[in-house]
Amino acid sequence: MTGGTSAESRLRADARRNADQIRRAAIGAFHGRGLTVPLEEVAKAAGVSKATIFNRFGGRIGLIEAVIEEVVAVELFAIIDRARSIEDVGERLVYYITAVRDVQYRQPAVVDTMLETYPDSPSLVRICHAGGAFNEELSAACRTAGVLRAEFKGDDLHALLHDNALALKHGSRPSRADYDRRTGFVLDGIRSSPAS
Amino acid sequence: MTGGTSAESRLRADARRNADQIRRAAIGAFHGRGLTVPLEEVAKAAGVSKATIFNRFGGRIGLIEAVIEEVVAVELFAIIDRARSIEDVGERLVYYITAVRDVQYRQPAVVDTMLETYPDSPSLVRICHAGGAFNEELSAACRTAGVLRAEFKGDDLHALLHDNALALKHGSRPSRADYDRRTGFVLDGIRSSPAS
DNA sequence: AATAAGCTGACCAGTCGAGTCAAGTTAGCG
DNA sequence: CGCTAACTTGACTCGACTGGTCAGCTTATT
Repeated sequence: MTGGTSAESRLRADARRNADQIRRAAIGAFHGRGLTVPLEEVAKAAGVSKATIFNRFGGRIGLIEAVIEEVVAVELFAIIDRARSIEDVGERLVYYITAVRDVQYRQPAVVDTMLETYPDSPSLVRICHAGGAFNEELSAACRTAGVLRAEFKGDDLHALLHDNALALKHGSRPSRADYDRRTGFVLDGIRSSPAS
Repeated sequence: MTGGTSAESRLRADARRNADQIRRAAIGAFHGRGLTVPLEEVAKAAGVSKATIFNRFGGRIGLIEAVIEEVVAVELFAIIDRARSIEDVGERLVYYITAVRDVQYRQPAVVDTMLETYPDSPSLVRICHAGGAFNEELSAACRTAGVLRAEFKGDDLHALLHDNALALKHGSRPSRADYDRRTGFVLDGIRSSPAS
């Protein structure tokens, strides 16, 4: 195993170079335009033809698998870890919702991930599953601590983030200022006096 | 004008019958599946061929113009009128948001209307314009009365309803109970203690 | 220079629904 | 009744997309 004769190193030099360029281009394209960007465009950015992507990665799913870590997994798991480390439950909730909404705004790929656009990608499903689990965990903790209203169901947190993903995916993105202000409303509510 | 020799009555008997059936089918289909329902389906429900819809109404836009009143305009304007008649500004806001979210849930056609799916339809644009104007009016009144936080911008109310339309359009519709509960959260906020 | 790995342009495939038209059918009038 | 203009329609084109494939050419490697 010292020589590292993995599938990767069996490739001819030019093939490996192309694979690298494709990966890099995919990361850029996924970041900028989401996981649904036409493969043609990724190929163009990588300076190869679409067919080469199929040769190297077998298609979109394979390509996603190859780069999803850098594109969304790292950032998403960092948010979850960071949230877990926050003692105060209220603060934890605020941080989590704020951070997730922030990354949703900045990275279309995160939106596609959360919408489960490609259920055939194991990595993607794994990430969704992990996110969903944390949603449950967090809302349970919040309810127990009295930070959330009693009626708040576990699904509600997920629905909140999911609906925002849909709005970002299919709507026109608001200015950053508007978006952040609305994040505040989601957290604090729009009524100045939260009667009853 | 007594004879009523409108474009309608110049039609041959069978053509008028078909036009009626198409109108009725369109109302049903628009109600159930939104304004984007394939014309083929409307035709089938009306017992005619798609081409007949083009003969009678010139296409989707013409068909929408012909039935939009019954499908969404009446209900939407009724909500606005009803809201205007409510003295208490706070109640007015609650009623309006609740009623709009309710009709969005029940009628996909309202969602399509609010999303301006067909900007070439004058009637549709008119309805949107009226809705937008009332949104402005209402949120201004609420802010003045202190019912809404000072930072709440006129656009925010519109965005709130618009995003919900997107979620209903592209997502899976939640159970009625979940949906109504969340309507409550939108109004009251998710934090039990609305600290700053 | 032999050879197999690799690359690519051009192509097919499948989806979806709008819109059109030649040809057949029928209402309505004389 | 029978003629004609109005009407209907099945079958078609069109177009926009994107995923996926392959024969044939190019090039790394020994």
